[in-house]
Amino acid sequence: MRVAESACQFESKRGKTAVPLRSHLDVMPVHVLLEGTGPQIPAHLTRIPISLITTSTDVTDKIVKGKVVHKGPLVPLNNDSFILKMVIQEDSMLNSSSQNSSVNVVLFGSLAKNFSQSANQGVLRPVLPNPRSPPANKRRSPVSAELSSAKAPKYTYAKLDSLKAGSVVNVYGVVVFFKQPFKSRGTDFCSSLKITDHSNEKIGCTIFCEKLEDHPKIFRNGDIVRMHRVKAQVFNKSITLVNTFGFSVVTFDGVKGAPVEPRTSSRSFHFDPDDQRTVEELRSWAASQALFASVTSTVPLSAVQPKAYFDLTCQLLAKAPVDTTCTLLRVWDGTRCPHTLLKVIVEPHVTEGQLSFSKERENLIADVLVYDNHVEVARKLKPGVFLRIYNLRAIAGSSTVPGLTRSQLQVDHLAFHLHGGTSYGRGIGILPDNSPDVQELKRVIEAFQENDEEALSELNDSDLLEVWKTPPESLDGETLDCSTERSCGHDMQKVTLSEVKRSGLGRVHHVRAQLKAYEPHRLHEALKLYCSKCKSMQDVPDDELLESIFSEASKDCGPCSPPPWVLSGQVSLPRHAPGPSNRALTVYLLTQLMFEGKTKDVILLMGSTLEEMCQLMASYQNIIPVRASGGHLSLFDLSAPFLFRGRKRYYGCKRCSKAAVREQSWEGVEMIDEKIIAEALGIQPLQFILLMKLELQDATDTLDVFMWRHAESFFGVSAEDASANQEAQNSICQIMDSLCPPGGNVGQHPWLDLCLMAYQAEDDDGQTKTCYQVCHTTVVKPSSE
DNA sequence: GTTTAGGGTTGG
Repeated sequence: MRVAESACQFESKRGKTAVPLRSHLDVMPVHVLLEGTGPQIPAHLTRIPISLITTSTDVTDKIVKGKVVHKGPLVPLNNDSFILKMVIQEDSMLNSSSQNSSVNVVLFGSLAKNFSQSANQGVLRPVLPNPRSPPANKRRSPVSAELSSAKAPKYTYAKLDSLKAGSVVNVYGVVVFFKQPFKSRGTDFCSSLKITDHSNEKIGCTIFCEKLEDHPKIFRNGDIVRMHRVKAQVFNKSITLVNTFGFSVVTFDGVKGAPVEPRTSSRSFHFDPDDQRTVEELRSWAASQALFASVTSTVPLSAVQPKAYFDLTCQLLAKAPVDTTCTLLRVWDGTRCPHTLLKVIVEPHVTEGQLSFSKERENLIADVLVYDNHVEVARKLKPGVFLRIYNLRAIAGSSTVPGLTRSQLQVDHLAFHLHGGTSYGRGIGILPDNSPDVQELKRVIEAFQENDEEALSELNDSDLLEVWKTPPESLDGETLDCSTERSCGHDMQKVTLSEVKRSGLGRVHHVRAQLKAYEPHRLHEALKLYCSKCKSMQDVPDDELLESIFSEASKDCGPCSPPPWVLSGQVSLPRHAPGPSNRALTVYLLTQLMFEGKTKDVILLMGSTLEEMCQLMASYQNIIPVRASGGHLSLFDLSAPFLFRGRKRYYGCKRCSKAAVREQSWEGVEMIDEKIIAEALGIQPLQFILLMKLELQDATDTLDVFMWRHAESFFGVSAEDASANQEAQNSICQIMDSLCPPGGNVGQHPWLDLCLMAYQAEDDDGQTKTCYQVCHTTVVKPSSE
C-alpha cells in the first residue's frame, strides 16, 4: 500500500494531531489541534472497511479508520529518513465480520517520526486515503466522535529463566557484571553485561549501539536495567540477549531506598507504578543475595592497597598524552593515599588542565596511566569531569614509566595503571554530576579545597618573607633588559633559584637568572642523535669514523647479483674530483622510478669513499650507500648514515630498525624524502637534537639546567639544520657567545627570563634526582630589542 | 533487518 498526499489524525497525550503527509517527503509540519476540536478530514475522502481492501482495490480517495494495535519502532534509514510499521485494526462495531479487520501500514519520513513520538499503541486513529486522483466523491467522511479510550498496552517482562531462543522480549535485571561501552570492530560501540533476577538465572547481554548515549548507563554492579526489545540467542549452549530493532534501555540505581530515577537518553519512555514496584522488588531481592563477590570494588585513594585492582571514583584535574599508546590522567578524590605516589613527568605544553598545584594538593593527586584502547576514551575527557575508572591497578615498587626521562625510576612509589583491553570491565566511565557518588565526592573535595586555600595563603606569606631577603635585581620588576623571553603562557610568579631547589614537587618555575657557564662549547658535541622510539641518545659520528666505515665497505664491492627491480650501471665522478682519475662507481637505479622519469631521485651507490659520496650529492637527490655482502646488495651498518640527501645525512636506530634493501612501491609518492626512504628500508630514523647543560646563577644560588627538547625553539634553529648548515651553526654559537661572553665577568652577563621544568631522572649511580630543563623560552633577537 | 562480541587481568 502506498501512503501518499493525505492526512493522518490521531489522538496523543497532548491532544489531537493532524499530520498532512506526502509520500517520501519530510517537509510537512505537524499540526496539533486543541482537545475537543474535530479531526479535519478533507471532504472528498470516503471511508471503506478494512476487510474490503485487497491488493487490487482502488483506494483513491478512500480512508480507513481503526485502532493502532501494533506500533513498530522508528527505524532510521541510510538517507537520514525513517520508516515505521504499524498495524491498524478496525473498530469491531463497524466490522462485525472478524475477517481481515486489520491492515499493515508503513509510514515514511517525518510522518513516521512524528507518529513515533506522539502516538501510543491503542490510541491511534489514522486515516489512509490515496490522493493520486482528483476529488471525486463529495461525501463527508463519517468521522466518529467517540475516540478509543483504550489504555496504552502494558509491556510484559520475561523472567530470565524463561527465555526462548529467537524470541524478542523485554526484561528487567540486576547487573552482576558490566563493561563500559567499547569500540567494536564493526560500526558500533559494544556494551557487555550480565544480569540476573529472582529466577537466579544469569544472562549475558550484548548491546550494540552506534551512539554512546544509547548504551545502558551502568555505574556499578547492582544497578537495575530494564531493556525493551532484546533478542534471545543461543551462544555456547547458553541463552544470551542481544539488542534488536527498537531497542531501548533504562537503568536505575540498585540501592535499596534510593530514589527511583531512570537513567536513559530516550526522549520518552514508558514508566508506571508497576515499573516502580519492579525496581524496588529487584533492589530488595538483590540486597538479600550475594550476587557479586566482586574482585574489584570502589576504593578511595586513602584505602588503596598495592597490587590490588580496584575501581576509582575521582575527578580529572589534568591530562597529557605520554605516547601513542599511553595517556596520563591526573586525578584526585580528596583523600590522601598513605603510599608515596609516583609522579609521571610530561611536558607542560601537552598538558590539558591545570599545570601545577599547591604542594598539599599535589600530595592528593594520583597519576593514572591509561593504555591502548583507553587512550581514545581519555582523549575525549575534559578536565573537571567526574570519572569512575574500572579495574585500575595499583603497583608499588620501582616502576619505569614512559615520560620525559629515558628511564625514570621512582623507587617504592605507587603507580596506577589502567591496562589495555576490557577484561574484568576495565574502562573509564563518566559519572553524571547528579549521581550520588559524585555528590559525595564533591563534598569531600570542597572540604579539602577550603583547607587548600588556607595552606596556600600561608605559603604566600612565607614567599613574601623570601621576597624581602632577595636582592632586587633578581625579582619581577621589568627594570632589566632580558635576552630571552618566555612563551609558555603559564601564569605564575617568578621565583629565585634557591626557591626552585627547595620546591620539591613543583613542576614549572619561572626564573630570572644569568648564564654563568655552559657545556659543551663545541657545537658538534651538543648535537646528538635521538631515537623517539627507544629514547636512546648517541653522538653523531665524526667524518673520520665515517671515512673508515666507507673505506672498509669499499673492499666489499665485489661481484654482486642485484635484485630484479634495480638496474646496475656506472657513474663517473665529476672531473675536478680528487682521487684516481676517471674512476667509475657502481650505482643501482630503481627501475620503477626510471619508468616514471625520476631516475635521479634515488640511487644506491656502491664502493665510494665518503668524499666521493659527497661529490655525487650534486647530481642525485637521495643516495643510499650500499655494499656487497655475500654476493647480495646490502645496506651499511647503521653506524653510518643510511641516506645522504643534500648536505644532510640521516641515521637510523640500530636497536629499533630492521634494515634491509627491499623492493618498494613508489607509486603515488609525491616527494621522496628521508622519511619515505627510511620506511622503505625498515629503518627507525634518528632525530638530530641539541643537548646542552647550562649553569644558571642569580643572587640566591646557582642551578644546573638542561637545554634539550626546547633547544630548537630557544635558538630558532633546527638541530637538523645545525647538523649540515654553517649558517645555522654560526647562529647558535653567536647566541651562546652573547648570553655567556667568553672571559667576561658573570655579573655583566645578560639576564634571562626562563621557564624551567623540573623532572625526576636517574643518575649514573641509579639515584633518583631532580633535574631541570629550559622550556618555552626563546632568545630575543637583537633586532627586536 | 548486516556487523560488531561472546566477561575472567600481568603489563607498558
